[in-house]
Amino acid sequence: MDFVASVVTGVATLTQVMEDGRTQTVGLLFPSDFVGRPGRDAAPYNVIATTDVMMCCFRKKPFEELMARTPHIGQRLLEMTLDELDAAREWMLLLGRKTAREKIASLLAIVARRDASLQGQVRQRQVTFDLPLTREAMADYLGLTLETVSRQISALKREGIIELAGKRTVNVPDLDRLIEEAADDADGGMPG
Amino acid sequence: MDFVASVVTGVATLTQVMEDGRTQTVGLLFPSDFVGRPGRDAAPYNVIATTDVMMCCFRKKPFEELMARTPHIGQRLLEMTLDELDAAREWMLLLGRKTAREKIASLLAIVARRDASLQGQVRQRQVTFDLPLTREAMADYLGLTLETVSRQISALKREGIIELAGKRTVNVPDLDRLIEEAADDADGGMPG
DNA sequence: CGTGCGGTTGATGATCATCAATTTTGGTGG
DNA sequence: CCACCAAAATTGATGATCATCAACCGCACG
Repeated sequence: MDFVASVVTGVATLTQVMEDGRTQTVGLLFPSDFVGRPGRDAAPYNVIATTDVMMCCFRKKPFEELMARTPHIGQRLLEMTLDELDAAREWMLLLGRKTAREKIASLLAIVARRDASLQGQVRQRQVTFDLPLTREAMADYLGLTLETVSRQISALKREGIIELAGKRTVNVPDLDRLIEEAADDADGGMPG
Repeated sequence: MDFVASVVTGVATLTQVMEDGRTQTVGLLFPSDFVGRPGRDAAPYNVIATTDVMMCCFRKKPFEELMARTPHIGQRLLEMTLDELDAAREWMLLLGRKTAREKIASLLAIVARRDASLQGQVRQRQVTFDLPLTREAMADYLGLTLETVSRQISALKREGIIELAGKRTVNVPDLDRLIEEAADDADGGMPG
């Protein structure tokens, strides 16, 4: 990796793989998210596009020089890294302590929110969005198997908490109800 | 939190608690680790000393002014935050994909290493150290129950992978064997 | 000499993983 | 446009791992 980048459109995942193949996704990359680590040569992660992705790339060397000349950029990068750290730690709580159902609900709520905020929408009761991940990719992010993901999604559908149009398009009739299922305190850990 | 700090001696944990009491530790704080987030007012975590702790504290306001005047400090802070992010992501792999036994072995290996590096020791086959955590604190860090922690430690002891002197003092006759049990690739994710 | 905290161990059960069989979907070429 | 194929997803049966509930031990401390 001799460049850094910013996601413009599409969604990618940041994943870690063990020798025996067990896979854990450690981050989702949405539009506006930053990829790469100035000052570090190697990233121990795989970046995998889960939809068509457009990224805005910078060679690392010139970018670092720019950073050195412009302290503001370094500050901004620290801000973003702190946000990523918060997100990672919230995910640790999910991975360590939430049930399968809570995990699914949390993921759906997060995607719903990121999707809504991309479209500049405010908080609404009813939301529709496209899942940018396969069941397997969701499983790798949630620390589950794809079968468990499928079953829990089916359960949420049966109970009317979500509705599916095709496999990927999700409609949430009552976002608050979904967030309850996620067992997050207050606002689900999202800023704002 | 109107101050930032650096741990001088002792060990503390950074934890997150759900409304119903489920607890997840999201970071261990060893000597030399930094606590607090310049530019942020509230930290959504509890800092809990698990041994006697001595910290070197700075009021946040003057510290931030110092940062603004000294770009080097900001760079250093970005470095440290990136390291924390790596640690958090490694822990996500542990929480999402490792078995109870692998989790315990991973934690022991990490504590062994941090302890060894504090004493300026190089990599040795045989290591002895003190566990700075109760079984419950370990459980909260590993996403397990304290009973499972106890059982897995007993199992590692039975198999001769670790030896206990009292409840807290651990001797590892063959560190490589412990690291194998941790199922980490290469060096277990630690720098160096 | 109790009392409480930390720890161990056992019995049982729930959740989720695994293995396996089908079905659905989206894409491609006839 | 339809048939066909592979990938994705669903669903079922079974089992392993880990959580839960509970009893008990040892030690430090008042």
